[in-house]
Amino acid sequence: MRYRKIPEETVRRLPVYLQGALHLSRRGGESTSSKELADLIGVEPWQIRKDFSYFGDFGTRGVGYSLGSLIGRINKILRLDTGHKAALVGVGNLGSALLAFPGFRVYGFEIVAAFDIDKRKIGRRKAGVLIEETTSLGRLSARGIHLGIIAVPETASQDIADALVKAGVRGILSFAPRRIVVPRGVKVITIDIAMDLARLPYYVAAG
Amino acid sequence: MRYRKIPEETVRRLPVYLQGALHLSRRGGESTSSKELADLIGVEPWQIRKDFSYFGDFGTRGVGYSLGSLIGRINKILRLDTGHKAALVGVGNLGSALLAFPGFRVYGFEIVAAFDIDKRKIGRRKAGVLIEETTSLGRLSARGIHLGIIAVPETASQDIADALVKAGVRGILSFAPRRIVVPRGVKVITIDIAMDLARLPYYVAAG
DNA sequence: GTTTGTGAATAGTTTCACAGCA
DNA sequence: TGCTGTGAAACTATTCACAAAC
Repeated sequence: MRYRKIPEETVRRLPVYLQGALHLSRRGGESTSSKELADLIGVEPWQIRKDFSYFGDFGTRGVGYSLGSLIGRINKILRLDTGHKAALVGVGNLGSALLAFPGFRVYGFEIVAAFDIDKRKIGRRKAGVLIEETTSLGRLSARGIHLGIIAVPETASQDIADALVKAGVRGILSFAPRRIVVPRGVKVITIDIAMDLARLPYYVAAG
Repeated sequence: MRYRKIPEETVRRLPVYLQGALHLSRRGGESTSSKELADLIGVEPWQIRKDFSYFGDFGTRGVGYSLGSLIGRINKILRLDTGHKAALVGVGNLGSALLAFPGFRVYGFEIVAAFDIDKRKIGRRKAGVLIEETTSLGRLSARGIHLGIIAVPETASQDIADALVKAGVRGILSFAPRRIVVPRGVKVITIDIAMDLARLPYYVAAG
C-alpha cells in the first residue's frame, strides 16, 4: 500500500464499518468478508476494500477479515480505543434525551457533565449526571473532557461553542440549526434535524 | 441554462441556502448576493451560483437575488411550498423531544400523529399530539400523512418502517442506528447521532 | 477456488475565470 | 461597474477488473 490522503468520504464510512463489525461480533462471528459486511450495511464490497486499503492490509486473501482485529484497527484509526468523556450543554427536551441515550456507549463515549442556564435545574441529576451552571463551565480539559455536545437554542449556540472551546474542548457535536464558527484545530459536526427532514419531500416526489 | 442531472450534493445544500435566505429575510432584508449568503452560511459564492444554475436563472446580474423569489424558488424545488404532515413512531425520550421541537415549522412540517407500543402512554397527549397504539398504525396516507419519523429502539426499527410504508408513507426520517430497507419509491434518511459523534475524535487528533 | 488489495478507468464535484447583462 | 451564470479545468471519489496471496 502506497500512502495517499485519506478521502473524507472514507472517514465518514469507517464508523459504519465499525458498527457492522461490532454487530457481527456480538452475534458470535469470528470473521467476515467484504461481501458479508457490505450486504449487512448496504454498500458495495469493493468500496469497503478500497477504503481499508488507505490504511494498509486489514485482511487475509482468500479468507477475509478477523472481526477482532478489524474492530481494533478501526477503533484505533478513529481514536475510539481510549474512550471519551463529553460535556452536554442544554438540558431541555433534546438534551435530556441525549443524557438518557444508550447509543453513545457503543463507541466508548460517556456524557460525564451537563450544564444548563435554568436555575431550577441546577443541582438536580438527570440519568445520573449532575446538572451544573452554564456560567461555571470552567476548565473541562482539566476534568478529562475534550468533547462537547450543544443542545441549546440557536441564539445561544455560538456563545456556548466559544465557552466550550475556552474550556479546552477540541470537538463539538451541535444540534443548533446554525453555523458555528470555531478556531483552527477545533472540529464541529452539526446535526440539523429539521434540515435533514427538509430534503425528504424532494426525493419522495422524484421517486 | 442547459439541462443536467441535479447533483446529489446540490440537493443537500439547498436547505442550507433556504435557511440562510429565511434568516436574512427575517432580519428585514429584501435582497442578497451570492457573496453575502455564502459568508453567512460558510460556503463559497461560486458554489451557490453553480448550484442555482442547475435550476435556471435565480437572480439579476449586477444586482443579486430577491429574497422573496429565492425562498419561493427553493421551497418549490424542495416541495416545501405545500406543507407536510408527519407521523412519529416511538414516544420515548427522543420521540418526546421531537414532538416538542419547534424547528420543524421553519420548513413547513408538522407532526400530527404519534404512536407508541407502551399501553400506559396510549390516549395521553404530548405537545398537543394524541399518542396512539403502534399496532393501529393504519392508513396514514388517508389522513394526509406521507412522512414518518422513527424514534424506536434499533430492534423494532425495520418492522416500524415496514408498517409505515404499508400505511402509505413515502419518506422516512430514522433515528435508529441501523440500515432500513424499503421498497423503491420510498426514501429513508437516517440520523445516527452516536455515529456522527464517533467521527469527532479522528478530526480532533488530526488537527 | 476464494477473497483481498489496488492500479486504471469512469463518474461526479468543486473551483476557476470570464462572458453576459443590468 | 457589479454580480450572475456557466463552460472548461482541476480535483475527488467510485467502480471496475484482475493480479496476488492464501
